[in-house]
Amino acid sequence: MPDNEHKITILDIAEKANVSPSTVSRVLRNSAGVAARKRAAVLHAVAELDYRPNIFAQSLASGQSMTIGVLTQNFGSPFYDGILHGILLGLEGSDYWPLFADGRWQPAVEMRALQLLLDRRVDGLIIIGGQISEETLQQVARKTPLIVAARKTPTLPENCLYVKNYEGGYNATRYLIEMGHRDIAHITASYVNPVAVDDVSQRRKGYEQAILDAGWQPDPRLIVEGNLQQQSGVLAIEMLLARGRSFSAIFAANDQMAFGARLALYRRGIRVPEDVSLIGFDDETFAPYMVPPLTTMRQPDVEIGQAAVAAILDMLQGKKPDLPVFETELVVRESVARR
Amino acid sequence: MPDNEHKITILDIAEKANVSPSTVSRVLRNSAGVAARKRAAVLHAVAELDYRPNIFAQSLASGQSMTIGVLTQNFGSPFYDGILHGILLGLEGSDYWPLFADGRWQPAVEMRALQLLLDRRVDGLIIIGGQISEETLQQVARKTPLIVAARKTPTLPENCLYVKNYEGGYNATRYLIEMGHRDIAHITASYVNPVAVDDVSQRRKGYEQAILDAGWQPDPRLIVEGNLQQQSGVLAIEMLLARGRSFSAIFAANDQMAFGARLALYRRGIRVPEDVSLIGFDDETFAPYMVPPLTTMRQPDVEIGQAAVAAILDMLQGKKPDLPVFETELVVRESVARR
DNA sequence: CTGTTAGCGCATTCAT
DNA sequence: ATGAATGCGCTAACAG
Repeated sequence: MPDNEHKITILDIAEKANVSPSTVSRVLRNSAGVAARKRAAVLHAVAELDYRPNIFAQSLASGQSMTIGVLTQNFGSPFYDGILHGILLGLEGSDYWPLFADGRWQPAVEMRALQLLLDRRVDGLIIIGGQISEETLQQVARKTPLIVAARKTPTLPENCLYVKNYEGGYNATRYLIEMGHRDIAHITASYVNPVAVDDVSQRRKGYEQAILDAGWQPDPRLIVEGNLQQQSGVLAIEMLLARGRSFSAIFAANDQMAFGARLALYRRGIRVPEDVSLIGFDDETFAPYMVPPLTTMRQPDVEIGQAAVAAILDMLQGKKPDLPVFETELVVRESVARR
Repeated sequence: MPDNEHKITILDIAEKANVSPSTVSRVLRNSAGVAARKRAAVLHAVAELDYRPNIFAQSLASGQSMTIGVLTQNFGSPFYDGILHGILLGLEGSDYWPLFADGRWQPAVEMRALQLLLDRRVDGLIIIGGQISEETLQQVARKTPLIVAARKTPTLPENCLYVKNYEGGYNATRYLIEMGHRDIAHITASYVNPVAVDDVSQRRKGYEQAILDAGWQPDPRLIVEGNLQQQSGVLAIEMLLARGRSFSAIFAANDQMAFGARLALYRRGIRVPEDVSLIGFDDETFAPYMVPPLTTMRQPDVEIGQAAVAAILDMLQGKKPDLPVFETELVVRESVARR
């Protein structure tokens, strides 16, 4: 295509189409009725000259940036990346462009990223997880359409998209029970960041309720604490075995720990799923690659991203967004056997 | 239109600091000497009023967007995400902001993404992989500082950052040889996208050369074709076994196929690494999670991203960038045993 | 060193 | 329905 040095502006095409610049602007933004003839002439000139609007001029004049800020916590983490992917999909064909920033789970970094996003005058903001105070979030929400995903924000029920972790924990446990298991161990966690800890404790509560609903009592000897890291899954198994309380299944609060558990069992010569069934949470990328492939609870990451975008776009149009609540989905693989 | 934010402009702070707007601009961009007193007054006013420059006005007036376009092919793929991560790291503290776009390995999507990035007036462009013609790339490079990463572009040697795949294949094979293996099978691929196919054929050449250098002849019966997908690794093993040519080690051109191979071996009751050693390529996220953990060749993704940014920033300053060539690194895990 | 004067390219009043 | 005029907020010549 023509890459002439001369930058062609709205004036060039106005001249070529024999109309005024404002008319050109009108047809380009579809902002007012324009005679069909002139409209055609303008569009023709636009195509002819390969005109590219200058978005800075547009933004400066209109006050809109046509961008959506996305504050994530962890580039490279499957769950968060899945949400990003959903956001990309949702934005497709919408004229808006995403601006990504990474808070890295560090409050200071996160605040700076937020500020930068705001400085870039994003028209809407999607914040995934993170630890920004609800007070700050409220301030932001007053000025800018905001969606907080993968985090429960009690004071911002209108801006919040989250996953039912309690039900996830319940269903995971319930599945094991239905497979004939009764002595079900649980690896949970508490010494992690506040957001994740809430999710994890919800999963644990679901676990306990499922046991209760089966007519049994949760046995504290079957519950061990990790820290969501793989290594803590290994230790959790050591602890469990040391306690001497037998079990035929394990529900780990996340896949990382489930993998650690699997390693520990392997070293002990305990077979999965013949001797012990194993279920994780998150459906991390590696879950299907484990031996045996891991049964786990999938969080609908992509769907969350898409819903977040849809909500933002609604808000930008003054409509009230609908905010689905997401459920986890059982992904059955070979790590669980009927007892 | 929730734009009732601070409407504080450079004029407000000029007034408050008793200087002219241009002086304010000067201290803000450090573009010319300003008397210490006035400078202090300006900075004070800026802090006092919590002034936020309007990026659009800046860009419109200066012609710079302070953004770097990043065209990737596959959000969610570990190698590409690693590069993105490196780009983020490299950009940190640089005043530039990344604009991401996803080409999804589809030429049409990719071209559109490129165009959008260009429309956004990015000051520099990093293209990761992809299939945009070198001719187009040359055109782009004439207008905008450009780095093409993870792809060899013969006609653009000054803009290209790539990984030594040949050496990677050589070293992987060499390692197996040093571990005492002699009958080494190779799973390669040819029916995939052109960029990847080049990488993969380089790996194969490295493999063959290593065999030659050991004083043996490459045996065509030991080479099978897959398509980089996991399933093709399974089939590859079936084919190999059907051929009846014995082997004690396998070098797969990527981890996906290595995993497929591992599954097939498992089903056949062939142990890894006791009966057959296995080595992959890429160090995908799941590699350490395999049983046994997979020995593989790591591509320095993060480093590539950082180098790309460094190069772009150099170019933006008129300096000639230095373009390191990247080597793969052997990651030793338990899937290879001495014979 | 510093203030004054023009734009940057477009959207959006106003008039007509 | 359409053209002329007026900024949007900032940078960069151009004088002093």
